[in-house]
Amino acid sequence: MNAPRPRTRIQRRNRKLILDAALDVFSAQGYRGATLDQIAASAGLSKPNLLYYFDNKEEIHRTLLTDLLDAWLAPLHDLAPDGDPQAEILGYVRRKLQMSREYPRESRLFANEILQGAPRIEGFIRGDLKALVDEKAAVIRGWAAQGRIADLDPYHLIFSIWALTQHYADFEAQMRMVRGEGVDTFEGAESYLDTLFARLIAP
Amino acid sequence: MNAPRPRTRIQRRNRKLILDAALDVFSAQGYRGATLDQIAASAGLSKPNLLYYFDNKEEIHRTLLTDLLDAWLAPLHDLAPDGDPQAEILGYVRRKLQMSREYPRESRLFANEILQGAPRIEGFIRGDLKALVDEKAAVIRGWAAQGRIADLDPYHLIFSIWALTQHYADFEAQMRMVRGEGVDTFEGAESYLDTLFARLIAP
DNA sequence: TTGAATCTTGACTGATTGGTCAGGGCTGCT
DNA sequence: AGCAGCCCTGACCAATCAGTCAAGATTCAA
Repeated sequence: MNAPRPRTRIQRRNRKLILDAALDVFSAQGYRGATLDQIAASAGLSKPNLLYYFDNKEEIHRTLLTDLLDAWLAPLHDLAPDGDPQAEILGYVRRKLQMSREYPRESRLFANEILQGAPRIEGFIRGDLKALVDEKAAVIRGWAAQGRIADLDPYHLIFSIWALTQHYADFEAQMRMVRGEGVDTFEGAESYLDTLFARLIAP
Repeated sequence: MNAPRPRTRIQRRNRKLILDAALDVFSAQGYRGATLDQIAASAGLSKPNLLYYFDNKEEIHRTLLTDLLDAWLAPLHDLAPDGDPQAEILGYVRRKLQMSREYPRESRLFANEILQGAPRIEGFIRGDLKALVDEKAAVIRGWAAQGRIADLDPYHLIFSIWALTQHYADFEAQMRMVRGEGVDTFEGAESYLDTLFARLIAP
């Protein structure tokens, strides 16, 4: 649907360098806070060279977001209606927490976008994301109706999973400063969230 | 400790106008995304007039943050060591959720700051906030040791309260878009969080 | 080796931004 | 009314920013 994928290995290498540097800068400074000079310096390229590979600042940002959104749906997509409700929900929590641990910059990029009112991903949220959430909310409601899990509002349940798992990435700076420098902020997070959700959804 | 409070009623009125407009703009766009022209237009004043009341952009931002930080500590400060553990913790959750409902812009201003690595409030977090959290974590640990609540890591417990309550303010745009325009995003939140934390901390 | 395509850059531009300043207008006290 | 001090503004400046361009350097296939 977009421009054809890059052909030469120089293009592949440099586009990767640029996107990685841009992810650093955008996730830490927000869209308007980031500058092309920062991104170029961080990528080890000149600014005009940046603009040889991407038409403009927004295209870099859009590329990052688009790549991210696919990955964003995956964990919830994997929640299987015919699986064991407890295992499915706890599995979803673990996959989301895993994403926060492995891709904290992507999480912060997303958080920045939502904080600003989600101007660039409104279509995604109202479209694909809403459809998937509605679908899985119905699944969860079904489990509750069958008495296989506690009777909880499925939307609040899903939002609470997002809140808790993404918090470990998005507010990492705060957690690190409160806990002290030496502490791994993810230490104990998985077993804590396991306990929390196991107790919450137990019928 | 700062410049003496404004004297005339014109000063009081215009400083209030500016800070209110600035809170709108900073919380929605972040520090670098906000412009003095936007703030001035939103406040109904000229840009030079803005700078008659505040020395520069950063002073406006710092004033907002400083005012906010006092209010930020209050709910946790009210958690009483000699109260009933369940009532105290659920009360803290309710006070935090109430703050998200009443002051969503302040919550987003704070979230923006943390996302950027908390450069301007590092002192507050490492100082007053850390001290208060350490103090209350000890209280919670004591309750757990006495078997009055479940044996949970108190830091994860506190962070999960922050995550869940602030999520309703910070990610409101996403929730609104997923739920559909008509829905009040706070609908059902209090009883859901009541249930969640009651089940979590039950001994 | 050679030449065409690809890659890279210094020097630039126009727009936006935070901030200044000199002077004029307004307010409230006597 | 008159005036001192507070309030307000248009016009301006220097810095920063996204983006352009012409020309040189590099790569790679033949």
